[in-house]
Amino acid sequence: MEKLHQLLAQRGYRLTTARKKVFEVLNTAEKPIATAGIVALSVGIDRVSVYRSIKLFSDLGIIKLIPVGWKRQYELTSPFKSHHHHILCTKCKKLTDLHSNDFEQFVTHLANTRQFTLIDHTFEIRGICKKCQKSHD
Amino acid sequence: MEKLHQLLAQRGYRLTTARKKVFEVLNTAEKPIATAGIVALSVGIDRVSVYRSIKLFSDLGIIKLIPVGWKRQYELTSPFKSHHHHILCTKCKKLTDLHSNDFEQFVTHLANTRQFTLIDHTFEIRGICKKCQKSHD
DNA sequence: GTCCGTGCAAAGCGTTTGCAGCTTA
DNA sequence: TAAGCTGCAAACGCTTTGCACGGAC
Repeated sequence: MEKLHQLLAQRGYRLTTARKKVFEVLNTAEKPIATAGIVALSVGIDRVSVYRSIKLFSDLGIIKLIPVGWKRQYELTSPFKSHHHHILCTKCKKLTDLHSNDFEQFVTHLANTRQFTLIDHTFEIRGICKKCQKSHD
Repeated sequence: MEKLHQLLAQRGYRLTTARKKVFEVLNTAEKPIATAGIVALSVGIDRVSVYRSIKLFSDLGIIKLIPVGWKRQYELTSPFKSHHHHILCTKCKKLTDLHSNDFEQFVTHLANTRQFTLIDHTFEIRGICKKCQKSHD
């Protein structure tokens, strides 16, 4: 929370009740969370202020947009959470974190060979998890 | 187009003017195209029918949703276009195709080691292309 | 005390739904 | 011919905008 205050202050933004609450919701959510979810959990804060906070955080690079299937979800980024991707089980809808240095290096390699300066990337796997493979539904 | 007819017919759907047009638009577009773009290019077809065609094609697996940045774009899939990903230059906004067997194998490997049965994956790189690195804007 | 940020209300947009008439197989 | 599909209009839900009051620094 102190880190958030710094980030906002050094860009001339204020730490307000709404922003605190939205940040807290994002920080508490262990998995990426959709806009509707953030709004629902930000009790006492107007939807409009939630939207504005999300937009600000996104502009400041505090949160990151993750396209999960056809929906937009958000998650805290580097200063708060480490970089990683996700595997989604399409049966039980569970989202699993995916950390892989090899993968990150591979992406760098791909960009390099195409003479691109890498800025960012998105990656998501969809599949069936071990547990769901066993169940016969 | 004949292939489309087959795919529709074998699932009990008809090949209509609207569907032909929407398919033609997608087939002509060399890059992924956003919903608004498909609507705009499907001259003579009502927006509603365009939306319904997109939904049907998507359900049938004829087109694929590609999250480009924060927007949703669509592109034809396997029977019509080969599987690949994209690199987006954030300066000139140009979208470049990215074919890499190594990458696909790596994804398979990632899923296997996590004991997931791979269904699908999304991947997009953002960076600065060679040309834009040189320009001093 | 000054601005910035919030909350309210309302507008805006993209997308979906209901229904009568037309088209495809 | 009969069911499916289209087009129109209207409903819908999410997101953005305008403006006056309230809170952060």
